Amino acid sequence: MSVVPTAVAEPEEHLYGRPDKRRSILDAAAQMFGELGFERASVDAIALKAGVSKPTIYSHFGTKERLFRESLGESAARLNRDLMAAIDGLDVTTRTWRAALHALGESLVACHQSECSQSLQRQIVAEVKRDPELSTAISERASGPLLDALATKLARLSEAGHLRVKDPELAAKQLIALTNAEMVELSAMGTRRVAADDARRAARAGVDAFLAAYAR
Amino acid sequence: MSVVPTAVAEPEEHLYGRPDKRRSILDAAAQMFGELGFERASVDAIALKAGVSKPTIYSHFGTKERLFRESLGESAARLNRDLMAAIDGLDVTTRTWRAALHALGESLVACHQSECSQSLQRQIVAEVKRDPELSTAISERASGPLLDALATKLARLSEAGHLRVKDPELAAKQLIALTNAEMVELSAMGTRRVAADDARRAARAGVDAFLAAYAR
Amino acid sequence: MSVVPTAVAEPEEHLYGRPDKRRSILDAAAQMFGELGFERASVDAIALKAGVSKPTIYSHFGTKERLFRESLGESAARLNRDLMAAIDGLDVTTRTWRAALHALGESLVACHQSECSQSLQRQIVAEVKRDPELSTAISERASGPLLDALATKLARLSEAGHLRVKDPELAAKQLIALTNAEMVELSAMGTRRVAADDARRAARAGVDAFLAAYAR
Amino acid sequence: MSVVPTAVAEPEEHLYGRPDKRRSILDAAAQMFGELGFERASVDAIALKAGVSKPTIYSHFGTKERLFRESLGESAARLNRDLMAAIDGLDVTTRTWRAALHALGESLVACHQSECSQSLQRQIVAEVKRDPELSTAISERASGPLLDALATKLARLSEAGHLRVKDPELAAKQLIALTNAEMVELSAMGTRRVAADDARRAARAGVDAFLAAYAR
DNA sequence: AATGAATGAGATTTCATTCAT
DNA sequence: CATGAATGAAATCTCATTCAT
Repeated sequence: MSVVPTAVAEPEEHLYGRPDKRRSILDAAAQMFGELGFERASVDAIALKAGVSKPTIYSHFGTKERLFRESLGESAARLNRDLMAAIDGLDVTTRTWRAALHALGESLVACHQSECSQSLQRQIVAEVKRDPELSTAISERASGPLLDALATKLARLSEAGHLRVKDPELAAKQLIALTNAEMVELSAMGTRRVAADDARRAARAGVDAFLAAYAR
Repeated sequence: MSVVPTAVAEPEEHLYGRPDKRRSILDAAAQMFGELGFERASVDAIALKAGVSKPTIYSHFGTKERLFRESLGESAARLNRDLMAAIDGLDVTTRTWRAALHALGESLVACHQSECSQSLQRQIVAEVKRDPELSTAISERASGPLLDALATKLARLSEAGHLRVKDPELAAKQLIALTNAEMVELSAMGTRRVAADDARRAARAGVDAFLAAYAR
Repeated sequence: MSVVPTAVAEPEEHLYGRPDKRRSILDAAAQMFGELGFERASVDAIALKAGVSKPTIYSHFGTKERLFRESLGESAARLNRDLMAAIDGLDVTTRTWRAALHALGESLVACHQSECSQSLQRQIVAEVKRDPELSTAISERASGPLLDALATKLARLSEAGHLRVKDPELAAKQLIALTNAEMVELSAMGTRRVAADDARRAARAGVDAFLAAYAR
Repeated sequence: MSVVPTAVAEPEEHLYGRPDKRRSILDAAAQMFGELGFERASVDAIALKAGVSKPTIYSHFGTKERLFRESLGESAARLNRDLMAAIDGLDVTTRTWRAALHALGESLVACHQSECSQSLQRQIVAEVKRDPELSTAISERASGPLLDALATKLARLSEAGHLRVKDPELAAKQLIALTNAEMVELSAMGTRRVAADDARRAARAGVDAFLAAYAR
């Protein structure tokens, strides 16, 4: 769950031509772009942090823009993995489905509050006007699958007679919106770290509202 | 209601030193910052669009950063004015309070989708990490008052026996979250213009969910 | 006749905003481009030699390419002035027209061997493939007028019964070609300075051949 | 006669270390240098076009500069071969020597207008100031032999009583100068392709002038 | 002999900011 | 008060060249 995973130890050590320079570049880029944004993160600084030379970056990625996109893509994939794991964990068959839904809400909020997600959001919102394709790329890779999976789960709960959901995708969006409803203020727009307890409470409040609206 | 009002003709003509230069600078800044973001909007370009020279900008605002903040402040004030007008319009005393709440939802969504609001959001999210004070400044001037006013209205509705709201501020946040739940996707993160009909439908769906959760 | 004229003393001294920076930039550019060619002459070096900062160059000329073109234009104008002066000096009315033609030949060769002309030629030949417009620009400003003027003179000499010239423009081209016939080798393609005596002799040999072909 | 002959199929196949890589490198270099000049032609691009890797180029030629020189040397040799063939074809013994001289003039002009010759000229003029040895190298390999051979032929014609030539080498230079007198303008400094007819006419005009000056 | 990967040095260009008028 | 002109600093990107394999 670390934002910038240290390069995993490779089994066989190459002394030269190490293709894991790509990894260290992407890690450095994720960190710098995440902290400073596309414009203020200089390729020089990324190279320095990655421990490679500038031309190495350019030979690998061709353009600062492309490096940015690949970096975002990785972050989105990582975020998506976390989110999907959370959703997959939702057991809709047991009688404790309410507790499970609360747990899911907490997980979703935790994911959204992760540094990875926050910086991803910052970067996308900041650059989406310059490159609108970013929006589609990300929603295809992260928000889309998340919503689909969540909608499916809610449909199951509905079929099981627990919820009364006519439009599962809408309900999914509302569930996410509700769990995050308090987080913008609590985190001061992603500026402040939110205490785990507060996050949990906010998540529960959101799920409660959702249940109030949809539980049979 | 135009986002960037053209400088109105001034009644008294000065030969020079017209204090409305400040206005045209702020207008130009709002437009450029809104389109390009803080980094990519160059002071040169703002000066050109404002029809003044660069040093004039610096003598008025001292720093690009300060100009940015003032520009954001203005946008926030303008947005707040619109939002408050919408909320003030909510009549909680009549029997048609449900329709009024639906209308309010629609207004809120419309405000949030306005170019002014969208670009404000973009700018803040993009720069808030560099200057966390932005967050407080904006929430004090725009989101805060909005939430207060909305919470007050909801409390009234609760007192009047229409809703069952224990925590009005939480409910206010949830109402806003619900009305916007579908907008992120519909507008492709603010990239696409959303048809007025779609926006209205999305707003109603949000208000409906809110009522399902809170209506007595 | 100096390639890089020192900035002429201006009558009124401005202490600041001296527009003669343009002059010193152009002078430095002419020298650097002349010595090193377009690619190897760096804007840094030109700025240093001109005693200005790099951005000053860019604010004056916008682009290295444009600076190059303006520099070439000036050199061409200067060369043209010299060449025209030489041709204007040809008196076709006197009985000593042969001597005058020899003198003209010498002047033309001297002009062509001037550092200004040599470096102009180098630069144009080197860059004309990248920017074919250079060719037309220069022939319109330098070679064209020269040929016209020379052709006119030869036509006069023909009318006066001294020469038998059917196509004056062709004859003009041939006269120039003949006077320069030996110079390519003598100057080792512009690498070596040619002794004034050798240049004069070569010029006379060319004019002699011209007279052998065209004198009545 | 193609300027850049495609590498001919090699008779003996080595698994690697094929010595015809040198050929393909030289061919690619000739083309790139000819089109872009020394500076703008990157070793990367040459390696790509040659279908080899950069280090291969360096192991063969050591330096971009040396590759350039070898490339020029080859072009000069090729040009010289063509020119000498043209001159060797001049039969000074027949009574049709005038026609033969006209034909020779046409051949010379054709050679000079060949892409090979034009790009050679461009490259030398562009780089001769940086490396003056280029001048001697080329005149030894191309212009020098050409002039010698041509001078010898003219001397023969003089001995045969057809011409009155005192200084055969001077006459040779003048003949070449005269045949090319119109080509600079016609070809717009090597920018434009000249129609074969125009080239022929220009060549004849030059030879005519030569004959007017030197024919007995 | 040949190569994929890496790099130090340097290219052009832009920007926020400040003088002197 | 407003400005044209100037600049230090830094941005992205390219290139000739060299290792280690």
